[in-house]
Amino acid sequence: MPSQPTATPPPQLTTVDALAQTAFLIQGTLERRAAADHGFSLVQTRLLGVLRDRQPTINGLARLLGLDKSSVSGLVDRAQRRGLVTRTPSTADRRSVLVSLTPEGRALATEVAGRFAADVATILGPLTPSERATLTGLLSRVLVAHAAAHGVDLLATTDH
Amino acid sequence: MPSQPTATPPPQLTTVDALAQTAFLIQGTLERRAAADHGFSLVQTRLLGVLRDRQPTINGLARLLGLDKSSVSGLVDRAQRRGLVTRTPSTADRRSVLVSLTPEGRALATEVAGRFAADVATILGPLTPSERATLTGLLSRVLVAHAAAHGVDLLATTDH
DNA sequence: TATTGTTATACTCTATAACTATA
DNA sequence: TATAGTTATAGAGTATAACAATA
Repeated sequence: MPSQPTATPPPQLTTVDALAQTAFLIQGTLERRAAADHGFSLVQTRLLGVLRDRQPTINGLARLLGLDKSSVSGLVDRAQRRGLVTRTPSTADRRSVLVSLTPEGRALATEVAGRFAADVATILGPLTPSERATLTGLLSRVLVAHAAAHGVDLLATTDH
Repeated sequence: MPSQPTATPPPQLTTVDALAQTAFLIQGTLERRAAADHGFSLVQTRLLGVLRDRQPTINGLARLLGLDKSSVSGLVDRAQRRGLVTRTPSTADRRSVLVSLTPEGRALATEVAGRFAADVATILGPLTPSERATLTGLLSRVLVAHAAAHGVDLLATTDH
């Protein structure tokens, strides 16, 4: 188990602990940002995020979010009730529905994204621009390699 | 909103996206590891994690986990029902109870921690040892600075 | 009076299983 | 037959408010 993200880190962090604590810090920051600004949960925020550049079906969303289709159905229900997303019947396959952002949903998603980016910038304040670039480069290589290794999962960008 | 962690990353990731996707990747890895091995949720896993070197009260746990005391009460209920933790009345303050791991809870926490560390090592495989050290150093500085800035929160290591 | 923990209540989130409409 | 989506159901997880016991 990684140590708690919130406890004062020891002088020497292991790589595992540093990554785990960073994960909790960043995800917690996104969660608090979305909740404080608009009362969004982390999952609702992820939903808005994936819909920014896609109009997937319920099944497509389930794959993108790693959830069961029934979970997504309820998730979309609640977002729809708040006026954030809409369901439109698919003309290609009359069993399917396409989920997309409403203008309000898009505006709020953009706002949360901007504020979150500012939060992250603050968190990274202690690093010089050069160090931030180094960090970004290292993480990018890890992410690219991981996506390639598990690429089977989610290349479904054009989903319907 | 950060891009999805699972989608194939673009050639050039922004710093915010790299951090957000890394956070989802690492936290998702821990969640899947704990669920696959023992059916633990992420929160239950965090609970076991903080109890590895503490015997806090319910209130102390609430501060450590960032939850309401009533949430922690239920959380401990469910862990206790599974034989992972115990409640013992505090002698110092008879309103309080001290939560601690059972031997079985400790064994499972240790096992999950070990497997998670192996998962992280695999994920970081693309980096050289030197690069991993650089990454750890940069993240540690960020975490230390953040803990110092918000240190008011949770230095409650000895909690009772 | 203030604090600790529990309980009642309500909501979100999640999965499984059963169902319908369509393919 | 198989797939897309919904619904019923059950459970974890969370917070707020009210409460009993203790400080």
